[in-house]
Amino acid sequence: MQPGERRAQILEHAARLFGDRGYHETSISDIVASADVARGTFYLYFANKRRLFEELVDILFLRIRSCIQTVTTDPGDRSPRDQLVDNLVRVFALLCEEKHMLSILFRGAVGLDREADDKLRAFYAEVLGAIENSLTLGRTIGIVRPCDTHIAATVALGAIKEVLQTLLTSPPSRDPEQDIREYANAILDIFTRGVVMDGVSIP
Amino acid sequence: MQPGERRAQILEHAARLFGDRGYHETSISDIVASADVARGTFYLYFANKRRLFEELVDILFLRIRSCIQTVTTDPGDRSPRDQLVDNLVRVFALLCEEKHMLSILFRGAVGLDREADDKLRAFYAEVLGAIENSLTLGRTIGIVRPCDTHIAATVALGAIKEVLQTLLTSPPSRDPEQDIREYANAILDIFTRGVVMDGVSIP
Amino acid sequence: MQPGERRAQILEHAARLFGDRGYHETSISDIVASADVARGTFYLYFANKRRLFEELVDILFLRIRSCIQTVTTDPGDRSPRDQLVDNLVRVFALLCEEKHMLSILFRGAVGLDREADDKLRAFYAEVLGAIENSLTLGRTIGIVRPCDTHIAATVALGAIKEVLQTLLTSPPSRDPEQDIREYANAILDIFTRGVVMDGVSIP
Amino acid sequence: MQPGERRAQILEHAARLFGDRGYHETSISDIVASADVARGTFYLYFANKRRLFEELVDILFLRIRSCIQTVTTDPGDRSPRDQLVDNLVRVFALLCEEKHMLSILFRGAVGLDREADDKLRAFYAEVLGAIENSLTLGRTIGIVRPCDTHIAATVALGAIKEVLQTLLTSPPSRDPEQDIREYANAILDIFTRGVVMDGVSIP
DNA sequence: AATGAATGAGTCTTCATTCAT
DNA sequence: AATGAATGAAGACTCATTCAT
Repeated sequence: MQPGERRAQILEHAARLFGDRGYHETSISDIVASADVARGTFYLYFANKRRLFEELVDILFLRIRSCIQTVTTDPGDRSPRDQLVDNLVRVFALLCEEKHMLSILFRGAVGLDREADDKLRAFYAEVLGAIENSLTLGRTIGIVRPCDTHIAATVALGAIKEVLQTLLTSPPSRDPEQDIREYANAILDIFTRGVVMDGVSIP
Repeated sequence: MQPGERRAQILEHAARLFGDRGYHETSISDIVASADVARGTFYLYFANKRRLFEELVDILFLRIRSCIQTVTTDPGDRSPRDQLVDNLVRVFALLCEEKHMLSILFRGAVGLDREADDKLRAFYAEVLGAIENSLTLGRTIGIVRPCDTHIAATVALGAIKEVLQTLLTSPPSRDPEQDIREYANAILDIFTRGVVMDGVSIP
Repeated sequence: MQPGERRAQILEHAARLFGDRGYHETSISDIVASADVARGTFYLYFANKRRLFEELVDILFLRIRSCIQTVTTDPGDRSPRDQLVDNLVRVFALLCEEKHMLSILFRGAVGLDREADDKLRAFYAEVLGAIENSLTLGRTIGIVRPCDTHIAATVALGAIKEVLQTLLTSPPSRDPEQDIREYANAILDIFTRGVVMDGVSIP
Repeated sequence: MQPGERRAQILEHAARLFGDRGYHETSISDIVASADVARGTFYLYFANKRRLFEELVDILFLRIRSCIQTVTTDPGDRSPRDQLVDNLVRVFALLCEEKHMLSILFRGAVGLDREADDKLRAFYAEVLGAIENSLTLGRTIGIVRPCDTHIAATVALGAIKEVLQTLLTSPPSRDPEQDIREYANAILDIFTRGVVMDGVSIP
């Protein structure tokens, strides 16, 4: 067995279990039984249950980050909108493939304790910042209308999270890639143009 | 001591503790110590920890529901938009006043177990349905442009949840009522008109 | 309500519950709920659960004792054998009518604690003594052959207890009185004459 | 420490405690303290208190069964009576040596709950059946006189149980083996020939 | 590196008993 | 005499973590 393989093995099984049952409902016994290693072996690779979980969350954050590309406006680049859609599609695709991870993000890591909450908040703050930057850039180049970019970014983040949330329970699709792209486009469409009929002014 | 007061007392303290620390981090010992009642007294009023928690969630859902009024378009009524803003303001105000409850909603009840998840999902589905109905109504009266109302409703729900989420950590404001109204308006503004500059068309 | 009636009411309900479920499986809550009195009222009449139980056992012993008549050999009396049968019949009839009591005797009071065991043992010792006396009398008048009267009495007591034990689970009969008399006769028959064929000598 | 030794250690201490104090009066704390193992260790070997107890009862039943040999009448065998005495002597000797076990049988397992009662009843039914079979055999070969073999067996079983019961409190003898043999012979003597003087007929 | 038996602090829950009304 | 809300000691059981092998 390769060095590091044991570690990966435990991480993988733990991810599935945490995703399926949640943090508190998953015991070390469950994990070592699933990964087929001895109890003691677990503690050779991880300081404790909490750290293992943190590591999974860190890995998840890392992978999500790696999906997100800063939007550019260099001539010859894809349109900003397409770049945003691509970002969304990559994140959605990643999390669709490993729903455990998505579940850990939304169910396992929420409300665990102050520390986990802070970590989660920090991550979302980071994403929020990235969205806000995009919006500011949009304003600079005259695509985005004047608005509270912070709230706008919050709305966008919320929309993305909510759609991901629904993915958790949606049945597997025949052409997931196509679905994802449609979802991403729909979100962006509503977020950019709103839902109001053109030419109608709401008092 | 009034009849029912003990019950209320326990519910109140439990709400704060669950809100602050989460379900698993709060023991019966914590609750009875905080409420200053004997261990056995707790079980006089609640079958077990789980039921107490469920009751808190039920109360919360009830209160939120009571904030939401179906949007009407009768002549003489406030504009649909104002009615929506009012709904938002009422919900925000309610949850701002009792942040524990908000915290229970977002941190305590998430990922607790299958049953709690289902309850939560059902509640959100209900809210989603209400939003979708509003959008359909909007389409009927020609205010809402053709779009996937389900995704649009999802985006709206996500936006609301995300804003509420940020409320949890935002410091207490000097004029909360005013803040809330601004938040509600900003969300509705972005959701209805989008963030794109008027006249600009995104490819 | 007559004075003492409350007491009797509680005793009665407790007897049924103890008989049905046993001492440990019956809670004060069960008893007061069944007797339809308040918790506090219970402690007005009985020092504690243990004492209530003891009282029931005492009552039972008293009633059993009252069934047992010392065997006499005065001319004109019924035959000793008939007197013994009558004793048995009376005890059997008493306990058949109130199976709870029988159940308390055999299941509730056994192995409760040292004190209860002692009480039980004392009662059985008393019955054993009575049987032994009868045997001694029998020897005196030449009906009983030389044998270890203590062991003989033990055998008799065991036989009686065992038959009573089976009564606990036997279905209610159409003519219980007749059954009881037959049982009593059968026991006495075997105990007196044994099971060996007349004239056969066992090495 | 040998494998399985811990288990045996816990069983042994539990047997003594259950025997001395009874099931309900013995807590897991008592057992682990007596066996000098940690609280958790207990649950490594036994699912719960109830199961531990059941195991003890099962072991006891197994051992008792192994004492009992079916009576044979092959030429050259010991006499049926001697075989019966041998059976009794073996059972008595077994239970004399481990009075805790005997106590568990008579005090601990009685009236515990429906399940335990059924188990107990089943065991006694088995023993009763064996005795009845012996009696039927005796009738076949002409040693046993016509009588209700079921009641006769019940009497025999009751006698045996009662004698065992007294063993529980009897002081340790100088020559227990001899005592046991005498007891067994006395029981059998009374059971077979009865207590009535030869030639005397009871009306 | 790996094992898994052992640990014990901590959890929820029950229930006999008390006491102010 | 009667009530029933309140008590808190005590019980069974879980599980993350350790450590001798």
